[in-house]
Amino acid sequence: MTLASQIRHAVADALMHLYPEVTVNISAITVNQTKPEFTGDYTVVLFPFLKLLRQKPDAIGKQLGDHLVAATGLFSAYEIVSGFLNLSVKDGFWVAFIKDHFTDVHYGENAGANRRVMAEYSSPNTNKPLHFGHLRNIFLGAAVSEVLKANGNEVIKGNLINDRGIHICKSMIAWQRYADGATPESAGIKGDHLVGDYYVKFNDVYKQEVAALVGQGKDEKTAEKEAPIMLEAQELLRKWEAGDADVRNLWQMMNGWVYKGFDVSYKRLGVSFDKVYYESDTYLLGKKLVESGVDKGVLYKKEDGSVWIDLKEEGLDEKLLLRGDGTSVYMTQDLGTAKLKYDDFHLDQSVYVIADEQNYHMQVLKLILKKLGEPCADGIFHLSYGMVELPTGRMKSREGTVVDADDMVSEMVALSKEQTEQSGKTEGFTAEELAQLYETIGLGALKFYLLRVDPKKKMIFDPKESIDLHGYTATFIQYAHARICSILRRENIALTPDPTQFQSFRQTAELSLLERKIILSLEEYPAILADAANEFNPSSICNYSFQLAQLFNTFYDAHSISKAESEEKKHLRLMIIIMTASVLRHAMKLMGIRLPEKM
RNA sequence: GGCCCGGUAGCUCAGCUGGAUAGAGCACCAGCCUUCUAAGCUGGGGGUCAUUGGUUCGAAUCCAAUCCGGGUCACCA
Repeated sequence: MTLASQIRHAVADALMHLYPEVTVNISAITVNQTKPEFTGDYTVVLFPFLKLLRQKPDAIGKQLGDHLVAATGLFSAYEIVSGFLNLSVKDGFWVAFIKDHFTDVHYGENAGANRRVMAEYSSPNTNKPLHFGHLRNIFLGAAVSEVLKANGNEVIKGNLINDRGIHICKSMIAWQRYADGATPESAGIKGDHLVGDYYVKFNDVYKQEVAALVGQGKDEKTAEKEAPIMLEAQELLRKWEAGDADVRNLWQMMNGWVYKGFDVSYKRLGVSFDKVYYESDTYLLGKKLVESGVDKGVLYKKEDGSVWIDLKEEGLDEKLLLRGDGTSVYMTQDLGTAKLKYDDFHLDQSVYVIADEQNYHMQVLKLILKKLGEPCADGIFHLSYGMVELPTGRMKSREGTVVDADDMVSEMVALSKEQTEQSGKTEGFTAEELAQLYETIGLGALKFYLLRVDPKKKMIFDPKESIDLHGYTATFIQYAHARICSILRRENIALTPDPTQFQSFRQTAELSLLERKIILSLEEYPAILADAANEFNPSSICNYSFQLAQLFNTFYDAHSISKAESEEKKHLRLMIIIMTASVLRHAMKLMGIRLPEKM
């Protein structure tokens, strides 16, 4: 149990003891960190008790303070300031805490959730390379997966690849027409980029053909429908659905190129998946589910054979589930895939990392499954995140305004190289070590940039401004970590020493304010981690890590460690920085961010 | 129009289960490297927490209305 909640319980016990005639709900007890301008570590707000106890805040505070000091042994002193009871925790508590935990590499992890969860993320289309928006999705999915694991869940990382449909046929037809047999090898570019180039080519040609038809006197709508390249793409889709061997071969070849390209990107990003689903395998699955829904009377058929669900009672609309010709729509295949995932893994929860433009779709998906009585319905959770926009608005791949993911990574790595060289800190590294370091810094900055904001909020990225390596960044945290490692190297102490290392440590000197504050901050890490899992929000971990690194930097500036005023202080501070580095490493690992020992 | 989400410093964002004088980073200004990594530290200026009303001892936080921005409401995915 964290100290804050220990205090909350202690206050509840104290009130029960002091005022047996009244009952105070534990949720009415507010325990906060004491504001820096006052003396103390934690503060109990006294106002909620005034009416209940019919006493003045000072009187309650005095009784409560005296009782807490005497009964718990946790506190050395208290102070009452205008309705707030500020408690000072005994140095002994902090010292015992740091001695107990400073070598625990799993510190902060919470056991007990014990659920099996699938997190689906990335989920790309196969007609173009990954872009900046995918990066937010991927980093968020990967980070949430790790955070859930650290809280005792079994997590299956899933990826549902949208490998079929008109979009890939567009790339296919443009390739057939204009590529002259070009392959990634012959063209010397990544497969996903090559296929994406033909998707762009398709749209260019399409625009020209529409314009030509309009020039011949057709109206816009008709021209859009009759443009030859569009008709050819649709013909390809029909042939694909019919299983035409040539079309399937072309499709397989081009998707193969894309997967190879994606694999290179994923590898560089440091992300992976445990289970990959392909829509070409799953897109027909929902039909049976829908038909059984008709039998049950949950769904209904119109005269033309199309199947619908009526969600007007739920405040929503009527929704189509099968077309008149019996083919599936997007929702149909998602119903099937949801059931498939559940049947494959017996999931307690199924998390979908999908942008907030699909909020309505996901709400309806869950609702339909519930109405169909499918057990997978309850576990469905839409982790809805805001989209990444440019200052000019949304990214549009057709208009070529997307920020490419591979380019972005390369730019960030180049930037970290430039700034490292500028700072003149490249000595003592081999060429490979430097290349590794630039990846660590560049990718770290990128991941942190995308993870540090609340997922729910949309974010605007200006490609003209490069992502900063100063201030609230991964670089800042990496730098604090490297500084700690530098001290430990000098002192010949391992990053994670043997737990017996400072066993004989005895505290006699009073802790400094910064020593207390940094230990207090370390003590709160498990609560932060639990909260991040409950909220599916990694940004709180970024926030916490930055604050901890910042606190360390202040600490580092104010206190010498190697040349501390006494051997006792030196040992205490070593334990503090060992644990600080360890917690930072743990937290950033969950974010997929590595911390270098030297930079 | 219905439903959903957002609006906090010049910019990017914390804080939102109600608690002390609303916090960071960037940018700007002024200091700090013969001492463990200055990618750092210290200090400064900068706010009608969109607006109005309500609940409360207490509201950026909760409720209502309004304004502004975005998303969505396809036999597209």
